[in-house]
Amino acid sequence: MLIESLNHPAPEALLAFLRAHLHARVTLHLAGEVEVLYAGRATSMAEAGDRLLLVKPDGSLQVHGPRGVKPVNWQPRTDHLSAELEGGCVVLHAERRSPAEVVQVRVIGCAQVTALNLADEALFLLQGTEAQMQQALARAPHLIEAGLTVLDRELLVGVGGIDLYARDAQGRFVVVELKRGKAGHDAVHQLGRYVDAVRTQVPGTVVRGILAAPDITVPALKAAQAAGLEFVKVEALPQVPEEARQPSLF
Amino acid sequence: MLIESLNHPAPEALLAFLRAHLHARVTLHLAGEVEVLYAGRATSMAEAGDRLLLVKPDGSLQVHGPRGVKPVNWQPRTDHLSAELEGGCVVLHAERRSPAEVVQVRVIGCAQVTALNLADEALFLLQGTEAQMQQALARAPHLIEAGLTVLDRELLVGVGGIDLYARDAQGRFVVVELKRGKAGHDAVHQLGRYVDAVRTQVPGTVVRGILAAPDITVPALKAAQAAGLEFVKVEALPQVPEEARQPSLF
DNA sequence: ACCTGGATGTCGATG
DNA sequence: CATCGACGTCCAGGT
Repeated sequence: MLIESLNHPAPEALLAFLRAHLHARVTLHLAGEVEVLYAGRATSMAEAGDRLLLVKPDGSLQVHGPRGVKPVNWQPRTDHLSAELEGGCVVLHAERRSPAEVVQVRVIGCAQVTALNLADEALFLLQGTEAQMQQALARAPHLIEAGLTVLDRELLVGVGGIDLYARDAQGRFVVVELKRGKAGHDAVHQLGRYVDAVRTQVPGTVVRGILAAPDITVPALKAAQAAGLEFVKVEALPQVPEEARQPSLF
Repeated sequence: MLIESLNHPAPEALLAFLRAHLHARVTLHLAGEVEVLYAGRATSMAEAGDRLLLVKPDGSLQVHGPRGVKPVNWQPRTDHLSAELEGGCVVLHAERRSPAEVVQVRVIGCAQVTALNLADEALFLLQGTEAQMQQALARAPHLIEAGLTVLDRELLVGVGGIDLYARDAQGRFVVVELKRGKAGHDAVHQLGRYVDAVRTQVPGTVVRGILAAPDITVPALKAAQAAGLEFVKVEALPQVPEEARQPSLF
């Protein structure tokens, strides 16, 4: 997994290292003093400072400072990636089109550079996504309301899709908007938009709107009530039945 | 800047290394085979695989795979961070409250671990933010429309704030919503919401709504026209005057 | 290529 | 602490 690593390489050695590994399906890690220029949707300039640079096989690049999960500068997946010597410093160019953007990393000094082989992605399971919530509620719509019958999922109406389209016990149409976390008033407006769209497409019918989420902000709840929309509390993570909780599994 | 680095340390050596540096205002970088569990707003499990682990002085942690800017697993800023030996493997625990979340990283094998001192953040300048756009347009509202007078910025109305509140040449009130990038129909609805709020608060007056952005999606433009709202194209990055473009600067 | 919406979004500001 | 909105959001998926 560890392919090669250099401590305090001279610019020429660093350039050779980068040239050797940049396009070799390899992940690069570089710690050093670095200056970053970015131009694209916006423009940024980061003065020289100690940073941590990461370059992945897909050409994505990120420059990390001492704080936070977010990089100081980044480039999501480049169409072109190259390293040159400019004025005695190694400079990395990372470009992409659409949107047209450039990130330029000037390496003033390199403390350590490492080439790694990160193997193909191992199995990754995520639970609690909105898609899973939608599937679970489509199978058990009574968790939203007794007597609910799901007609459709991801029903396209105008532009954008209705999470769940259903009919209630009285035969009225119901538009359900799901949120995996606390719903804000943006969710209320999204729901209102879908309800309006359905009312427009099917004139003369009663259409209910239900916002289903584990929680809702106070202003959002007020907005929902004002707009004649309903909020129903549902759990994001499906409850494990009591009999299935075998202590032996832990 | 480079404090210490180990290649292929045994679990005990790795544990000692982590214990020595974890709470020392130091940035840690670890490459190795790793298994990650996450539980919090959602739940995830990543089987053992070659990954790159980053731990920053603020307690933030991220585990990177071979693709993309986004980590496979992460934790934004922990309240508690610790390393233990469990079953012959070093295990990192990263917890935070609010939201209550845990990330657990089991290090099956470590190829390289490095402790770095990332100095305090250097100067960072970002241009082209919405805030800067707002400031520029507040000073030069004619870029939106001739005869416009800005009354207020970030005017609070109900929920959320109006980017620019103005009066046009005919004395009508104008609500301006800014977007630094291409505006979608969410921007249209946000503007519509603000316009409605103003009309409610000041009944009987004519209120115009202008969406000012460098671009707009086709559906958003249609939605704006249908809602009686206007779109005005403005540049996100302030245009540099011709006389200021000195080739010598490049 | 454009557009939409989700996300463990993250992050900072503000009441 | 809750809420809200920007972000170079990133990213996958659909048309």
